Amino acid sequence: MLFEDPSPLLVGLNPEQAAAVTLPAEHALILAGAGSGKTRVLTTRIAWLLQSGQVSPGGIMAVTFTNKAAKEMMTRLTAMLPVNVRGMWIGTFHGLCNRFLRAHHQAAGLPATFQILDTQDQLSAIKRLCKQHNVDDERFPPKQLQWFISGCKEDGQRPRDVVVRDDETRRKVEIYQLYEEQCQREGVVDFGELMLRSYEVLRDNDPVRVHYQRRFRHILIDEFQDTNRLQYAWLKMFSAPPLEGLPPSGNAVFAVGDDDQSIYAFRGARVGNMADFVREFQVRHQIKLEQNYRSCSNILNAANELIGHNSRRLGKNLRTDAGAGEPVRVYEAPSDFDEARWVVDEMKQLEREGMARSEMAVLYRSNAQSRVMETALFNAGMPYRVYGGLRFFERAEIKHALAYLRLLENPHDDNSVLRVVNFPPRGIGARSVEQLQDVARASGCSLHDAASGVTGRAGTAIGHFVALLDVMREKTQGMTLKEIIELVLDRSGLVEHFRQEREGEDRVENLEELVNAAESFVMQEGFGRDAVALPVDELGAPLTQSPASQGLDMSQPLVDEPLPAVVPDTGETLSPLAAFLTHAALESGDNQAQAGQDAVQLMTVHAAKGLEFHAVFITGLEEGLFPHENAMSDRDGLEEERRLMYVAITRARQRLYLAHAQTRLLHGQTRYNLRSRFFDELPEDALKWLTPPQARQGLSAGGWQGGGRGAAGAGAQPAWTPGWLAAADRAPAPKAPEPDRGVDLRAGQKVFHNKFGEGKVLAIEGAGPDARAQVSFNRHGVKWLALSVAKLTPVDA
DNA sequence: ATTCAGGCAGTTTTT
DNA sequence: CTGCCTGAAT
Repeated sequence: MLFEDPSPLLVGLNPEQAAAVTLPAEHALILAGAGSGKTRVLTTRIAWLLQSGQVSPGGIMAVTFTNKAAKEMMTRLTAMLPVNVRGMWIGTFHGLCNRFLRAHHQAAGLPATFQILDTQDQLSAIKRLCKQHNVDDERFPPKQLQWFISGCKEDGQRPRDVVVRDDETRRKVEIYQLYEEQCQREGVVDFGELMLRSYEVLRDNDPVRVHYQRRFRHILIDEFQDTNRLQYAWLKMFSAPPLEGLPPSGNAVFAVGDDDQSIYAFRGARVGNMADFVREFQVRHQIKLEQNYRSCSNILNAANELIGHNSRRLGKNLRTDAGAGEPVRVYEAPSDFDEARWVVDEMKQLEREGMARSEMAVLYRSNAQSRVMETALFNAGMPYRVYGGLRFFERAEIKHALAYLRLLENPHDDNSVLRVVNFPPRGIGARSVEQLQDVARASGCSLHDAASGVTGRAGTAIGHFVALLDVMREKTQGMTLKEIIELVLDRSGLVEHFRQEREGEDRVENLEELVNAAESFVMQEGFGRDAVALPVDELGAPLTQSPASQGLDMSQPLVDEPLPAVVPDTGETLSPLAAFLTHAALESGDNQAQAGQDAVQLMTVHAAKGLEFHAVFITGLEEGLFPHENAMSDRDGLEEERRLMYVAITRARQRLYLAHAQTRLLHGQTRYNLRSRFFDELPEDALKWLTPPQARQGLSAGGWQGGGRGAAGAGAQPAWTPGWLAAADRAPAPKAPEPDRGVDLRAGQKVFHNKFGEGKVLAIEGAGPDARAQVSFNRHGVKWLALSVAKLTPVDA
């Protein structure tokens, strides 16, 4: 033990956890396996640093990806220590960037009241821009431009930094440039901009950077494997690595992550940041947390064996003291319909055994799969809850209300003007709006100013609208947040509008809920830690006398040095309204309806990350679905799918169920799927097959290429066995695929193609002249081929 | 201004 | 088979 009198904080930690918590103030990487007590280590580390007097609350920055994680960290921390969490910077990347930019808005070139665009807002801003500049939306779909712009920002690239090799990119960069100008003009920033702009201020402003580098003695990052390029670069601004040529910052970065749970490469996450961190920061302390406190060993063995099929891992193996537990149950269903029914039956059984419904989860790869499951649960009368979908602040009626509120703060927010200029309808048609946009463009001003200018013709509808906004702004002066929102809901006519709508009751309720949300925001958050520019003394003043440590042992002197004040002492604070709007943009709220009931949980595997359940059902384990066909073009894609499966498996505490279906209705067509190759990567002795071998597919996709499990020769059962078709109440009954040319192809069949060589049929879709086959070629990857065109010759096994 | 038909795409998602 | 969006028709 490190101490004669071990801190009570360390009680109950295993040796690795304790070692991580008590590491010296140097850079460290913690490889934290699933269920290894990662959050506990992070929070205990902070508590330990504070309690041992190594740092005051003001010297700590802890970064997470989700608000939920940040909140949990604060909750756990306050339970451990009577510490004022407000002095610390604990929050999401974006929340902290927002906090930073509010304090440094001038250095960042932003108005104090800048608004935040969420993904929807960003897309509509891009659409608007494209219309205005006559961008061909066939060649440049707005979605794709959004993806491009966000991608550039995630890589830290401004338009001028993008390497242009072709005309298409050149045009995209032009649009990116125009988009930036538009945002700047309107005083709005998107999510990527929050990060990029903060990064640039730190990079280009030496006093500011030095200030924060000296202030934050300890920087802790959760889910480090999910950081993108920009986020890593941003972190480096707070703690220059030794080789960067900048003076050493003398602080310590404590990064926690798990390369095996990296499932967000598709949105820019770079697992490579972990290795880069070790190299660039010359990390000397790496600790692996491999003791798992969650799952029984059958489940854990399955996870370990599966992930062992990935190459390029940092290397980690979970172990548990828990017993073997139940075997992993595997079921092969004739159809997706039967699969769902089986899941429900098993759930009923678990319920009879006394398991709470909320402890059971159904996980799937893609959202489209929830429907069958929902139907089955509904028919069985079993309460369920689907994660995903619109969150509270993303609902249309809420966004309308927020748009009015934003216009009180910032009338130049054209996005918001366009959203509500004619909502509720007030006789401002598309062509009036267009005219207004022309005027605004011609005079280079915002829609609001253009409208105010034209209002010479009093009595026009647009004039009324501008007057309405002005009246609202005037009347709400000095009001509480609650009163402001109530007034806006009333004067805008939103509530009245939805009251008259036939199906508008829910929307009216949501609008009322918005008032409640605002009230509780003011109450518990005191306007929200993230949202409010902190009192200047907190950012700028010397931290030696940080008062936020009541209850701490203050006998040891703190090491913080006095800091030069770099925050402009303007005494600015954000209004409650502005703070609430920020809150709405950065925390879109719950997406779960009816949270109270004890209900079965349905969600994608992605959404399940970080959660755990007594019983987990992973459904749709089929080639093309899981692993998903779009991800299988390269090895990286397949490995990410495998990590996804690893995440799914490690959610389960006691029971794990795996299922796949021979046929599945997808895009309105019946598809015949092979079972997932992942079955072949699980330990046979941890599994219990609930389907007799004769009723199973003989081969799985990966099987013939090597290492396949053995039921070969059992004869692939035709997927269209009449027996179960009669049982399924689905019409019309799927027909056996009858490809042209009379070639007898079925899933699993080895084939030869003149150009692509040898491959294997993954799936067959459609019939007659439209029939297509999905073939995985040994050398050329997975392709869809029209059977009427492609020459496929069956090859005998 | 509202509604309806037709076209089209359809992994994963937090901020 | 959906859900979403657009364009045309009332």
